[in-house]
Amino acid sequence: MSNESRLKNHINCQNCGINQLCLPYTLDDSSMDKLDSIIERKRPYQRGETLFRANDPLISLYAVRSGSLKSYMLNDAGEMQITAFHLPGDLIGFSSIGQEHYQGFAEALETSMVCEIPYNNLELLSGQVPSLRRQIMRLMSDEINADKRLLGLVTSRSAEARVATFLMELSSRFHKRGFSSTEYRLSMTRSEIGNYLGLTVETVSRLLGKFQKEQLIEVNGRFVKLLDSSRICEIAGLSPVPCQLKQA
Amino acid sequence: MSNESRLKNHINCQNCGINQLCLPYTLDDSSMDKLDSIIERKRPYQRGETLFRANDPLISLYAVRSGSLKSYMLNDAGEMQITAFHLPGDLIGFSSIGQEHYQGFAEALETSMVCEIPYNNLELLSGQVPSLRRQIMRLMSDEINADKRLLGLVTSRSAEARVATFLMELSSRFHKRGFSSTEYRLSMTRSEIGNYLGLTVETVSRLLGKFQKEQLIEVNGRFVKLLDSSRICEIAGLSPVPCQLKQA
DNA sequence: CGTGCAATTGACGTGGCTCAAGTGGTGTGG
DNA sequence: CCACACCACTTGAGCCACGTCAATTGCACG
Repeated sequence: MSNESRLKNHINCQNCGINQLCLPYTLDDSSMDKLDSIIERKRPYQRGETLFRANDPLISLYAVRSGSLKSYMLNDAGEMQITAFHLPGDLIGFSSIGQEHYQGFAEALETSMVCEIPYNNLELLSGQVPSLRRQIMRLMSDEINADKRLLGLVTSRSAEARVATFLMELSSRFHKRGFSSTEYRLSMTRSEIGNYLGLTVETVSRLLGKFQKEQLIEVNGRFVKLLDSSRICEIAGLSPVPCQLKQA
Repeated sequence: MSNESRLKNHINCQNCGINQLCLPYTLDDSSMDKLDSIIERKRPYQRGETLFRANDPLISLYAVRSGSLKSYMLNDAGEMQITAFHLPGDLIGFSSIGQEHYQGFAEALETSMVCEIPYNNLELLSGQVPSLRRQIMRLMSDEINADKRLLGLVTSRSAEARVATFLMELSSRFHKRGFSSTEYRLSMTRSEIGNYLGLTVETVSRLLGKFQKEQLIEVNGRFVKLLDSSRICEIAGLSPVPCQLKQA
């Protein structure tokens, strides 16, 4: 079955370009086949479509294959709080495992492909494949870590530092995925960036404008080009280029 | 060995009052004994002592037995960012599993007893005991969840709402542990509360004063008594008493 | 009884929010 | 193919919640 599918050039973990960022990392061929066999890959999701909604029963975790998505929660007042932007290789749904129901929403920011991983099957498989179990723990740990760093960012840094950090974080994440670290397209709106960083649209817009005026970046709508990463790192409060962003 | 220790009234998971909040939850007797056998329980930590520091190699996770601790990280500018206050039953160190080095610091806020759980042993044991594996995942998931909720709090709620939420969160956590939910002692300073919530000491102090003047609470140094929980929930932006704080 | 940190309180300044108006790009229907 | 509607985004003006700075008090510990 796995040979068959590989011969047919089917999508699978073995031939997935970002498998070393994802669940299959460190798995041997036979374990990867087992994992493959429980994963479902469906039609793409279009911008605005949700993978799941808060309080839906937890069925699957999702791994991003292409495109990008946002995770968010609604507070008691019904306001959205974006908690993450997901790029290829990212896993979605860890925050819901403890409760058996999804704790928030996941929504495509653009046309995106995801791998659906039925949680019960993954749970069983992780009991048989120690390296899979360890990788799940690593990924969850990294997410905890990233959340805590983000927390530090929004509680104590200026708007300017937050936006600069955001730009560098994206840069670093694109780089890890084999894309340019200096030129990329934002799949999220200014308003979504602001929501994520605890700022208003206006502030985000003004700061991007300011960075452009200072020749640190070039912005054209959703397209961003970093001209002076070193300076941006400084503003972000990070050690200068190559500024080590410690995160998942 | 386990019978022996239980007969001798040694400290162990079986007789631990908060084991249902902790790792042993759902473990059968024999599994709990296995867990017990890898756990080390040492002398108490005094206020200001650290369990571990950032970049130390990851040796153990810690479970709080009594007392309380804070977790924090230092950003590149060397400023402290408190990411959690830990009460009995809480596990400490999940954010470091992915990196094999501790990602931050854990420090006692008062004289505290902790159970030290060597990570390599726990990892192995979790491969043999499915219910332990699941409980670890649940606890990690709950931590992710709590972090994301905290993020929502600091990015979008007023100082007043943050302090009110903090008071209710503590109330709920004390209640779960069998303590009074309306009267408790803060083991952290105003400054630590402010750091955690993204506020200054002065703001925290003023708001506690304001709540007192409005007869919502009674504050006396570190002692707090909630007089009108319902109103505090409202200010926190939560549905009124018993206000369901969704968190770990 | 003195030293030092925690907490309170007041006066003042400001970074980022609010409100408002205007621009630009994109998809849609006539 | 154009006109219109709808957003996303930008830009400006004004304001206010919270931070900053400073002085004082309270309290724990040696």
